[in-house]
Amino acid sequence: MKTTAASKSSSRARPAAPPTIPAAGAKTAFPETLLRQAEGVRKAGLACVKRMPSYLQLLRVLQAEGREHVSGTVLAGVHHLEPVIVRKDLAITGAVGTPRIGFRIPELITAIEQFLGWDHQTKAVLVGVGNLGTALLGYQGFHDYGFRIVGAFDSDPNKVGKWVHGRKVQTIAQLIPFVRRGEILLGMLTVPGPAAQETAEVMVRAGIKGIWNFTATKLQLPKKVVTQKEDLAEGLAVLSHRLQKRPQDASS
Amino acid sequence: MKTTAASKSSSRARPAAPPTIPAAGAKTAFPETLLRQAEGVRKAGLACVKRMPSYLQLLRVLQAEGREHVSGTVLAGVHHLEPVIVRKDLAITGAVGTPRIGFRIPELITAIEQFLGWDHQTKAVLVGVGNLGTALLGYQGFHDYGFRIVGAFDSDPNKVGKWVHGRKVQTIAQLIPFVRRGEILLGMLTVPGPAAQETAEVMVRAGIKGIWNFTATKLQLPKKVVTQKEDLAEGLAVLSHRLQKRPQDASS
DNA sequence: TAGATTGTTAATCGATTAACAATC
DNA sequence: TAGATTGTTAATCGATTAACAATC
Repeated sequence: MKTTAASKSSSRARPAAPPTIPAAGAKTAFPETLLRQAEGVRKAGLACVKRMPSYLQLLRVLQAEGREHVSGTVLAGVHHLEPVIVRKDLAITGAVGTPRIGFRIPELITAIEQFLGWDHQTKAVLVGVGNLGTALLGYQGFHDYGFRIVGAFDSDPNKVGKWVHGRKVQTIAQLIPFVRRGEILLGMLTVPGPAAQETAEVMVRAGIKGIWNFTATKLQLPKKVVTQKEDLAEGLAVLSHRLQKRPQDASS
Repeated sequence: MKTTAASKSSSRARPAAPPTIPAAGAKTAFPETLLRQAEGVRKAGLACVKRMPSYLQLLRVLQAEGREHVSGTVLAGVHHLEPVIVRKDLAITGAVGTPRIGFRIPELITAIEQFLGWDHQTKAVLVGVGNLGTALLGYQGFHDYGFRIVGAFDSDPNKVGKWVHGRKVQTIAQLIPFVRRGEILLGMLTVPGPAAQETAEVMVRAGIKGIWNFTATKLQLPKKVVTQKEDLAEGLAVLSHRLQKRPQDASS
């Protein structure tokens, strides 16, 4: 994606605050629009996307405390980040701040939520009601992200029919009609390793567009399906390796 | 860490296979040793460390199948990585391969285990026996990494004394003597957010050197304590964001 | 030998950091 | 106004990719 030349065309123009018409004194012929986002030039890196939820979490706490504004500097301090990182991250969401004052918290929350697609409820199914699946079904934190597990499935007849954290466990055969009827896009895969590939294929056939893969298996799926692997071993490896050589930086 | 000049001093010398004496025809005066690792020049990046467990997992499967050698190319293919990435990663562990043949699997496993500090059992305590804590106590996969949760702790009197996946839940007061007696270095933090900081401080006072932090709280601890944060929101953010724009690359 | 593979250097790409003008 | 903060460009740093000699 070669956007270098294009991105520099509007060199030092600063758009006005979001609800007003952009500054007329912009130095280029670049088609200005109301939303900074509409320029669509900045690209969100993976690291940036991963930081967004932590901003969101803190912003909600501040909002609950009745604060109206927050500066990027404050956000940075709490998270032990460089202020310029926060400024760049927030710029990507399209949020616009005010010098000396910072960002209005409600607008900033909305901007991040829209950026992540967390502005509307996301329904998901969970397949594999073992230890981990059960824990995820009981995890309250998903609520904050507009994420809701609406169905639980397992191949074990002993588990089918049982209620786990408010969901009745269904058979894998019931997965396809359930997903289609509910227009569910996301699936969490928490089956034992050997069953992972096969189960993921069923999920895709049902119409699942994104799989959150909690197994150690590398899935082979059509490219159009987005998969995200969650692997505890990665974190443990980093921890072990850092513990082994020298405990110096602390990035909890 | 400026090692650029130094690292290039031994330009194109290739050490011989590990059990033999290094090639006498090395082109520089660099002090050759039996172990490539002893040069200590290459630096392990975070991305590299995170990939190690997946190599290890696959190597164990291959070993169980009775295979003796594996090429970096094969490892790369399975994990959808570029072969050169695998070669560089393996080089960092000090493993030495043979052209046309690849790496001997037992030696490679040992090299990676030593690199990660997974060659000996690591004992850990878990504090916070909620949904997630319970799931982690029941997770069988840690065994493969030489990782063993030897104690479970909770502040809730209703939980104390109960047995969860083979461990009797103890009070927080019992944590300090338990950790000191067992010389335990690692702790898993799975308490509710508001209790995280306080609990972590108790763990540090007990002598814990590394904390695997499963809470959403950014911990403020002495620099000598290594912390590793495990945050589901990060993965969900990446998945949501990718799902929102365009489902193209699949990196399960 | 021929060709697959290792191990290394140089080039590219992406993310972070430094520096600074614009702004309120 | 003075000074903190925003938003941007340029420089640096780290990781990936390309290219290739050495090797079995």
